[in-house]
Amino acid sequence: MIISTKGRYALRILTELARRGDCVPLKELAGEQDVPFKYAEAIVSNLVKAGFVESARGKNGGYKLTRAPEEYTLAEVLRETETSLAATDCTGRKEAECPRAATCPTLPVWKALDKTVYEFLSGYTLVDLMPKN
Amino acid sequence: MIISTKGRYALRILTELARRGDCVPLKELAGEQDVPFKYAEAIVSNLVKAGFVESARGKNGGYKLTRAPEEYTLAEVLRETETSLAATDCTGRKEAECPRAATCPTLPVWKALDKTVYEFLSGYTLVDLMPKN
DNA sequence: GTATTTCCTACTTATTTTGTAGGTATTATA
DNA sequence: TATAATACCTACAAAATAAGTAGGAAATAC
Repeated sequence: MIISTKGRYALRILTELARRGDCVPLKELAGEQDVPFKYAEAIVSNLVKAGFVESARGKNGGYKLTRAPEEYTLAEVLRETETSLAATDCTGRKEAECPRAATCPTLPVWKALDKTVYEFLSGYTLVDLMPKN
Repeated sequence: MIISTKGRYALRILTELARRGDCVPLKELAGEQDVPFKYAEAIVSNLVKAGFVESARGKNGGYKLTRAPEEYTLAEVLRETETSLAATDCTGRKEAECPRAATCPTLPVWKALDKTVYEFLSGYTLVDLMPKN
């Protein structure tokens, strides 16, 4: 599985923020989008660190996007929120470890696959995920 | 991770069979390709069931390909050996379960991604994985 | 009849994903 | 200034999946 709930929840939360526009507390975001609140906290924390959203603390606080919705590609968001977008360990977490890497005839295929996926995901933005009516 | 060791080991074993041509006992295949023997047994069992290799039991037994190496696409092999090739649970194991499916704006994106990946993997065969010298 | 091999079922371990618990710091507002 | 609502932080726990093992039964060449 390339794309886990973590990344998909992140997209849901961002999409909801795009729909609402103003500052929204996490409680509402998580509720609206069926994301477990405590899990959502961890996810949004990443989004803040990555600069995708900004937060306001205290009463009336919440989150809002830092850019226009069409400026968030899925590739960019998922790269930050997923543990790894790589199709194999060979090009992901264990890339450095494999003793076969230098001569492996399959490695170039995985690299090309990763590139294909990344380019595919770069072709969509949050706008493409917003309900149309 | 779309492609786990299970699928990659399967490809290694098939590639080795392609290289050797004749009937090869698993002990040699697994040894040559650094695949744990007992794990290899489980994997080859799938390959037999899928019709990719045929087996001969008893002394001097082993496995051999049922077709020419260029007739095995990676897509085909990985579809049989991986638990799921889908990029998300939404289009894989839990496809039927999701209550959002009917209206989910993201689902078509995952479907298109799966298609992209599948077509990519259909563009390679065992021959592309064989060492050139 | 013996050595070698595939085949079969069940179990175990390691890793990753998914989520929870419990609290601290900050801020608007009454 | 007290209160309620909120973000932020660290650590833990549960569930699911991937990866690998164990032990033997059945077949076959020699």
